[in-house]
Amino acid sequence: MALNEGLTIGALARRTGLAVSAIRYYEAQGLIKPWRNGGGQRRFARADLRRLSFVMIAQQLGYSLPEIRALLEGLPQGRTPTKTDWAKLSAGFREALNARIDTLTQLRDNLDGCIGCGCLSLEVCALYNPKDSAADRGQGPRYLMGDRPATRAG
Amino acid sequence: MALNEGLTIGALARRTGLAVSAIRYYEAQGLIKPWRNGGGQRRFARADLRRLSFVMIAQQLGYSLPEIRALLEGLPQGRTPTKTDWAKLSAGFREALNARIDTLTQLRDNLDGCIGCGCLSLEVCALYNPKDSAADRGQGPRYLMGDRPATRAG
DNA sequence: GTAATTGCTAAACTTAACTTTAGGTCAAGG
DNA sequence: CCTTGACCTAAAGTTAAGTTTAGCAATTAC
Repeated sequence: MALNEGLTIGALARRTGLAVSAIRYYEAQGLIKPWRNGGGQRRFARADLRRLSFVMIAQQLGYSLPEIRALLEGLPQGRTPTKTDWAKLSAGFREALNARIDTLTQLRDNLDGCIGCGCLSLEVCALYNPKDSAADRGQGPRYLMGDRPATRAG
Repeated sequence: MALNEGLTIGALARRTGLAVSAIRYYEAQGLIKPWRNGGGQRRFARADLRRLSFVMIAQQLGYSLPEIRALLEGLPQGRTPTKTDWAKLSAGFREALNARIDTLTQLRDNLDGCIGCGCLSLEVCALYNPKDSAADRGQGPRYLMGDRPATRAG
């Protein structure tokens, strides 16, 4: 086993915990760009471990694969990403993380508050809608939940 | 418009921000149980606003509709849920929220740490895998991410 | 050198969560 | 009364994110 020829898809799968088919799919979606060896098999850079880790985490945060692809395009194609490259990526990413954490924390606190206050409502409670433009238009739990659309497929 | 005959599906849709078709779908999945008026149209209890709010929030947390259905089955069918009913539901729910918040917070802190320490790795960094059973089996970012499986559809 | 493992492609299949369509029915306002 | 907008059902379509299958090639282990 030569030391400098990159990882096989199986090795990458074992290291990341992803299925081989998922890795091929990610390549098809443009998230990673392996090269091929003499026999036509994929070979992956060690940096791809990092890329895939990033993909998995970003997915947990609710990013779609095209979105993640766009994020990753901030990284250099040819050379191995430097510390600065990843730091840049992670910075914006930390923002998203923080936002998500804030939303969930607020949600939890509001949940506590409303159970405490006895109004029970996840919907029309004054604690949830302090500015109360109520009765105006559908305000549902959206107030609590950030602004992802309710409808998804389409 | 009679005052005591429940909400129409359109009214419910406006109040929750959901699509009418989504509400029908939720009924088909057993998440809500409207009754029918003389002409065969659905009529919804005001408590269903709360149920649907709950559904939407739980979805944001990553629960599937069958899971949510199971959660909602903790609520009484016939009578309007009391404060205690909802409190019971919300309690377990708050646990999930807290767990999620903890995971994300840890992730953020680790992200900060590794950018700071210069190892850059979202994968094999000592900060991430303090117990380091490394090279053992695929440990990827899973260590960071709680334990949701990497593969989804089946 | 040969068997077992791993990898390859293309295409079809899967699942969740809905939406859209088609062809009607019901209800509310003027 | 009659029209217009809300509702109805059933069935088919959609999207994302993969997985599975089939048939074949390259690698690795013995």
